[in-house]
Amino acid sequence: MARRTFHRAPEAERRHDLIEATLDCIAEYGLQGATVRQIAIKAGVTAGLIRHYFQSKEHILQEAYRIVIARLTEKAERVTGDPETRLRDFIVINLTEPVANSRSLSLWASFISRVSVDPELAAIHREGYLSFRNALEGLLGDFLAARGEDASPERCRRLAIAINGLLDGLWLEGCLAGELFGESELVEIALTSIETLLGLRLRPVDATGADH
Amino acid sequence: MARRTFHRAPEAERRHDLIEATLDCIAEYGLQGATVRQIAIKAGVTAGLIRHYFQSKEHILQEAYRIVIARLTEKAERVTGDPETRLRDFIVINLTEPVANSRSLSLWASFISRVSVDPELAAIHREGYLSFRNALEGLLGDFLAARGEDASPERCRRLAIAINGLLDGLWLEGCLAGELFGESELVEIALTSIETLLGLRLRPVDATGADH
DNA sequence: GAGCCTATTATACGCTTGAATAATTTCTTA
DNA sequence: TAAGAAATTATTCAAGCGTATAATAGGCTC
Repeated sequence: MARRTFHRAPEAERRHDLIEATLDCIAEYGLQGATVRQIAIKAGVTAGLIRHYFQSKEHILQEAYRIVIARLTEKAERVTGDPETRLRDFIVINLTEPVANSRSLSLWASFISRVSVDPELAAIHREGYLSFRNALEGLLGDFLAARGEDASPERCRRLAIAINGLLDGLWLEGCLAGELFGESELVEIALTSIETLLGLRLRPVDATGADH
Repeated sequence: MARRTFHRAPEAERRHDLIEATLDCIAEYGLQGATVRQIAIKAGVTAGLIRHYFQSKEHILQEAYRIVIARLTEKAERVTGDPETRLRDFIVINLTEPVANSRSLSLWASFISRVSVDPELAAIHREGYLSFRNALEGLLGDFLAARGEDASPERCRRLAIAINGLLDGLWLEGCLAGELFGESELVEIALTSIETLLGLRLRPVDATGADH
């Protein structure tokens, strides 16, 4: 009875592949469909290997959630340039691919639904949320200061909460029913709404592509 | 071997109890914890009875989702009074108990995570979402018209999308981390943000309680 | 190219799952 | 109060679950 052939992968690579397979399963079949066996099939290995790399199924899910949060936030937190550019890019990034798509939402919702059940997931979530909102608060403070407007912590906090909510909500709408909106309708709505909330206009986007 | 005694309940009541038990299970243990047996225990019956009332587990979940959406939207859609009161109440209702709490979020997220897996759930979701946004669009139109402002469909649509997003996002923040905010901080932020977006002030709330 | 380490496969175990069916008990109605 | 309908319980089943352990083979080192 011929055993299947295989190749030994470096630990980091194999762990990465297993987590990726986990995310694929969740996105495709939901958390219930992310069984050890299904994940193994997706990753092209046998089920036992998962236990060789992860202490339990809980652990691979926690690792997977960390990756999901990182992907949802890392791009937006790496914006560069002057305060206005950084703020605008932050907004746009959060409402366009690859952050905004139905797969992201499926993954996010799957884990969020377990936040109240698994304290470890709750901790991972809280950390990601606060870091995201702090990043936004920083961007707002810099932008307001650069424009010579009131940038008191009080005001920045309230604006960050509101704008964070707005972005979250629009992200949600776009992910859940993107086809109900025009090409970049949500981005435009977000930009003009945030301009209104800040009481300031952003420069029109540079359409020459010079900043890419 | 004495069988357990039982009482025959009217169909509507029994179905209601079973769905309620289902929601309890989901909120408490997540979708994975909502097994036929666990639901039966919660409802104080045996597992077989569930299949007597619901064709399959999928079906009871779909019914349960309908109830969840109804509870999230029915209160807000029943606001009465003049346009301004209706709009304000709509905002407040969506950001306070019982619409905004961690149980609601757990339930909502659990089902949302399956929307991309189960087409029937997707249909239920879309219907609820559109009806909610249309209700908001109507309220905005009435309010703007009453104030003699531009209430064109174009403008109402964009405002409804933005404000719907804002409400969704703040609801989410409040449900997920209510303790990070002051007593009615989110409601206040929502009200002032929406005032800013509309370019209009709402009357200060009647604190005499006369409208209760 | 022989030998060893361990990543990987293979197999097995005990439980839980959703579902199907059979056996009973409740309650209505005549 | 007897009978019948059907709501409910009890039991069973096959499939799938996470986990544990034993067997194997890939690939490095010497």
